Amino acid sequence: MAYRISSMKRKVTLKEIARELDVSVSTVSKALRNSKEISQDTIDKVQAFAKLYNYRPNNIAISLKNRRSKNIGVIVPELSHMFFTQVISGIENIANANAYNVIICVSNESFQKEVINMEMLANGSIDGFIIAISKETQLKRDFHHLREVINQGMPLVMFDRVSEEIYCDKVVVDDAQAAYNAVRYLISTGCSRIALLSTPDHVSVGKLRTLGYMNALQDAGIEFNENLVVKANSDEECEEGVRKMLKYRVVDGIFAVNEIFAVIAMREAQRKQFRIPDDISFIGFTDGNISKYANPPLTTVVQHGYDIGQHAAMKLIAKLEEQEPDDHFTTEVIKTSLNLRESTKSLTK
Amino acid sequence: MAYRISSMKRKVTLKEIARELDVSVSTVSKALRNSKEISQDTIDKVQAFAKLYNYRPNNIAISLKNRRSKNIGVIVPELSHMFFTQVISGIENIANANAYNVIICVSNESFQKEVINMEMLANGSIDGFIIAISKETQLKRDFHHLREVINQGMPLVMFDRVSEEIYCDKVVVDDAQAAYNAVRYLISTGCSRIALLSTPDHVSVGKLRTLGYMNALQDAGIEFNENLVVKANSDEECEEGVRKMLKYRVVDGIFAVNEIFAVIAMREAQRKQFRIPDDISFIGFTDGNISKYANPPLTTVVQHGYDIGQHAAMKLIAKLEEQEPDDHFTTEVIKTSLNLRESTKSLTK
DNA sequence: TATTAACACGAAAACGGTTTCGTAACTCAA
DNA sequence: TTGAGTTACGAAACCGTTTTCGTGTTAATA
Repeated sequence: MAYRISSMKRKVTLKEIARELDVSVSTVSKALRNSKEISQDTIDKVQAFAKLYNYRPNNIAISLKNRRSKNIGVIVPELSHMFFTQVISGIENIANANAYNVIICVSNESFQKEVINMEMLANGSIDGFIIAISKETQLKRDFHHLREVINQGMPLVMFDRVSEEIYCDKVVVDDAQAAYNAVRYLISTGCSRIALLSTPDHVSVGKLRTLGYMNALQDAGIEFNENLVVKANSDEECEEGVRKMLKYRVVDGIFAVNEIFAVIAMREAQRKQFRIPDDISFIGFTDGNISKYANPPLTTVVQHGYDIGQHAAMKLIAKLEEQEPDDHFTTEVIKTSLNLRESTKSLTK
Repeated sequence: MAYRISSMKRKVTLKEIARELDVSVSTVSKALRNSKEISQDTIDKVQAFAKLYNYRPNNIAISLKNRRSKNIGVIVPELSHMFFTQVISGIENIANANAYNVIICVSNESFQKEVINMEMLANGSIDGFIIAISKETQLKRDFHHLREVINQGMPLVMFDRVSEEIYCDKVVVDDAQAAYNAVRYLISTGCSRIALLSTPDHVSVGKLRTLGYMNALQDAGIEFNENLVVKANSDEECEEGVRKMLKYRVVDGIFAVNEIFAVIAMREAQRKQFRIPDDISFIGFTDGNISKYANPPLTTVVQHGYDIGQHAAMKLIAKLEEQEPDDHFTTEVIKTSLNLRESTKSLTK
């Protein structure tokens, strides 16, 4: 297809415009930026030519010159969780409004991939990081890669899964408080035998949500019963745990630390002919599609991922644009709320 | 915190290493790459120093020099669909294996954002595109941004939502065939009054899946009944349409062009006390979490997003690495399969 | 008419690398 | 002793920009 090849307008550079118009590269550059150093005649000529040939400055060259890329790197453990995609949307919103581009990388919950991704991005491709660390990283407690980029003077904002060991800006939800509120809500609708579906303790959010659960019980004068706690590593463990619990224990409310465990439990309850919410009420963490389209639709703790993303991006950009680096870091706590749907009863007057 | 600042090792460059070791920049560069032009002594000295100061070459500089970034740009309409995140995983898999980095951008189903994102990335940040165009772009049929990057000599691979107007490599699922198979399956399990839940016709995949539905009916000798078709733009329209249909028509099978419409329909059926799958069977397109965690779990058409991503990445990288650009483009059709779950009956012998 | 200021532009350095080419110093054989 | 061939390195160009500074030309002023 010689036609296509010959019709190809290869990307035009300043140098080519300069040669074609018989002026210097500097003149072209200035003319394009409407410098008052350049005569109106020349400006018009250059801009017309640039437009004709669809000139676009090369981002890479500009990044090199300015020593900043106007890119923000985002690293998330996975994309399949609605929460993370909401955070990404929030980040994009603020970033784009400030002329920043967002580069997303996925660690896949792997420490190794997290390190690789960070190293790849840290060498000039981005100006700062927004990251939620992987489960594996939380388990290993190895944060050298985070320390390294911070030491290089690159701003970093952590969200959701954070570490107190790292000194940087953070945006989190108050997991303990959110869980507390959810369980209190169950209690206020008349539940008293409330089960907890959780993950192993090394996942920071699992631990905190468990804490909130226990506090809520205590404040309501309900005794903690460890037979009503299921800790699961997988869907299957969760299903099995719930099955046994429903068989041997009386339960009238279930609080799950994520939406998947919640719908698994609902399914199990429905198999056993429990009515939802009349016999058992359910609340899950994370307001995603799974909850929204569950039957009945699941009441959830909404973490406002979009807001979290916005705040994280605002913090990062503030750090990026400040003149003299300051070493003052803050942790922002985003309030959660309950999205009441049909898996819970109404408040009893 | 003067301590932290003073402990900051700013990024070290070749020039600084050269100055420190009193050799030239070229020598340092060569030494780091084990050039045989350089004596072993010098190599050792330089590499030791580089390691000590944790030298990492600046990607931006290398990109500028090589005129290639080793980055692949991926543009998807949204991240909240499992299908797209699966595709992204597949792309990442192949890309990383070939030392390419993946930059993800989200068009949010907006033509405008799609154009902006493409222009942003096209100016040096990436070497090639993998894209599924937005609904709005499909509606407007305005593909100038795609044509532009192609004309600039940048390889582009389209997937899922493609356009015949654009001449490039493509990876698609055979939507019509997949729908055909799904509906034939419903028929083979004894369904004969099968409803279709679809989207407006301008969405290419909606049209094709509708076609497959009609062909399946025809081949089975079942007359097409337009009263059994619901075309919806939103969840609400879908719910309303299904409600009416179940009220006035006899239906024993429902095929939906996405998983959300399918679970909405299931919920509606359950409200009306239909048993699933005994009274009505359901199949949805897209094998995501919503289907997996529905109750009952939904039988779906699985599009093998991971495979699609892998193939798209392979095609793109092949184009990127070939010596002389060839203008031969292919369209690859990835086979779908059915993930049989509890929303459908078993095959009748 | 001589001096100065404004104007319009180009040369060159810089960002951080890679690579080509030139060359000083040394080794070795004739 | 001379010529050729190695060895080990540096200078410079280059990728595509931006920006500082210098300068020739013209216009305005004394």
